[in-house]
Amino acid sequence: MRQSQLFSTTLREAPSEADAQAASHRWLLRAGFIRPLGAGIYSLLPLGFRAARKIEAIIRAEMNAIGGQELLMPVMHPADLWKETGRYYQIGDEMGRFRDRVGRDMVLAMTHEEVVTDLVRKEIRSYRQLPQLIYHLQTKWRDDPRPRAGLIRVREFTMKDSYSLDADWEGLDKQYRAHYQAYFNIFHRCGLDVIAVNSDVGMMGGKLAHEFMYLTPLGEDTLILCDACGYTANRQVARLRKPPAPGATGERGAAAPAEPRPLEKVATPGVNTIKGLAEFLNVPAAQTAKAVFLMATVTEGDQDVDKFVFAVVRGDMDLNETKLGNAVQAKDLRPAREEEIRAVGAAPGYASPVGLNPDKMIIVVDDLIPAAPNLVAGANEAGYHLLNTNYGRDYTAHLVADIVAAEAGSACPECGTPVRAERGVEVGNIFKLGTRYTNALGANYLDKDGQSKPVIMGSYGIGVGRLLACVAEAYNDADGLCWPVSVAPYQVHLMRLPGGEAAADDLYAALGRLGLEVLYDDRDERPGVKFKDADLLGLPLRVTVSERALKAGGVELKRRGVKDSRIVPLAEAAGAVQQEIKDLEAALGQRVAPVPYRE
RNA sequence: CGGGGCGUGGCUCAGUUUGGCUAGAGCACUCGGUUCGGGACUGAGAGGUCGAGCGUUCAAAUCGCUCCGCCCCGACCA
Repeated sequence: MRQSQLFSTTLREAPSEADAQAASHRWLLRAGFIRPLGAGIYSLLPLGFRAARKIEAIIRAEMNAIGGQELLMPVMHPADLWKETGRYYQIGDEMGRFRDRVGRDMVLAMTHEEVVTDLVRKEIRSYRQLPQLIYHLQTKWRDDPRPRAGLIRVREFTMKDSYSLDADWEGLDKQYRAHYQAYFNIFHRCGLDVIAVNSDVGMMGGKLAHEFMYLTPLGEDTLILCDACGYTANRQVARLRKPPAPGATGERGAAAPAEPRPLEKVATPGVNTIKGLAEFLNVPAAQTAKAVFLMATVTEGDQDVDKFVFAVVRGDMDLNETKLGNAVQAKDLRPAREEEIRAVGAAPGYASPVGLNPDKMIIVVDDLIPAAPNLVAGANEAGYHLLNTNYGRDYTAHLVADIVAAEAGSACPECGTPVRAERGVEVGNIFKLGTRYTNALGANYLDKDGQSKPVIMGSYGIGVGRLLACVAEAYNDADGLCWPVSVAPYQVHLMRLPGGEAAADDLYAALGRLGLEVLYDDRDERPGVKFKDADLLGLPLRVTVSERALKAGGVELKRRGVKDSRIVPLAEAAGAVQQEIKDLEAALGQRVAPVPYRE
């Protein structure tokens, strides 16, 4: 490709919209890979599109290698299908909805479980047709309330989503594990280091899920990592080994569990925080109970109702809303407003379930609470607390569940070692859906015994643009991008400088004959401009043909990001370039290796 | 959705507080000249409904109201 013909320009300054944002965003804009159209909506310019195509080719190769068959499903779906699975009602404004010309409800694809399952119920009759793996690369629309950081979080994006279809759970497990490894291969081939973490199933529903995370402070997810045993999880679902409460059975040095002591009401004027309470009464925060109030939208029968949720965790811990939401099977969860709290008889800052009417709410206590005797809790009266509240004696809950958040320093649920917390961007995920969709849509097959059974599904996604952005995030320096050869829009950046015109033209042709992908900077620009642009674009190998280089004995080869360059005789240049690219590819290939599966 | 910020040539911004000459600069772009290995210099140009609408005023980029868009923080988020 002759750069003089390239449809994009570099920017000397980053547009202000990229201020304070991700480095990947600034460089992709400046280097002319992407252009914004609206909030969270981007065009890929030729360079960006080529890089995305490279990623897609890697994805296709790895999907095909595990038996995937590519197809293509529509972006616009009749809403009826989404009504059948209920997600039409479960999902809020994030879903794009419109009507067609005759007034039929339509939706824009957020994902394709519904459509896949509809295909399955129409095509799959027999166990003999299973297992299957189908995938496509298709546009998704998710009307995210807050797009940010360039391509990292957008509203319209291309996603590879694959769907496994099996007759039994063993088959699902096999395909799930195949994806687990294939995903590592994909990311490694792109030069990106990721970790797999246990994750929440969220709106997908299902049984088990992993997310593939690129670790960066830019990430929006918090991950809990144990260096000792390798436990990894998204904070949303991270378990933790809970420390025993003071006075509880099993507390170190405690001869026997503390006996419940009588309730006692004490004045605690102006003390409405756990910290203040612990100081005021001179007890550890672990000896207190923290109350958190939320409004949950839950489905009762065929309608949604808002329920007041009274959550209780030990004072030294924080509530994990995802865990709580899952515990009460909430479609939606939001903090309760003060008037809603007062309406059930609780006093904000001084609340506990003691003495409240359990019919007005869902009381959920963390599973540590029943094992923690004599906690200080609110008296539901401003300025007063209760000493020695005991679960079971003074109040009970509708649910006892693990609802506290793991954080840095929490004990690992597997080995007890203090865990680390890191931020990460989710570049891929895999879900064991099970029969969530095939049941809802009646996608059944006949097994060997003639029994009708639902097909067992898995779904597996990778965001192409987000992956591109993460690679850009991982590979840039003060001068611009530094693409891994597998993702770079072109392998070679050939610079034609004064005195080297004829030789450069010849070399461009020769490299083309070798099948190399070359961006040929044939522009009539000053050398400084061309070098700056070359650094900005970040192609892995730069080849300079100039009077100076020719006088020095040939052409100059330089890897992006490496200071040193070397002169190669003109006659050997094409071969040397080819070898350099092979070397770069080989180095990247070293990254691809089996990764142990971790449930 | 809450809080904050911004909207002036393609890009970065000045001008808005205190209304008033013809709306400016740098970069980029076009043509010419000098340059030519790390974002040159110079001469001449082209390019703007000052986000939109309504209003106040003799007069609005500037003041008021309404709306729209974008960015940041939060809520949210396979």
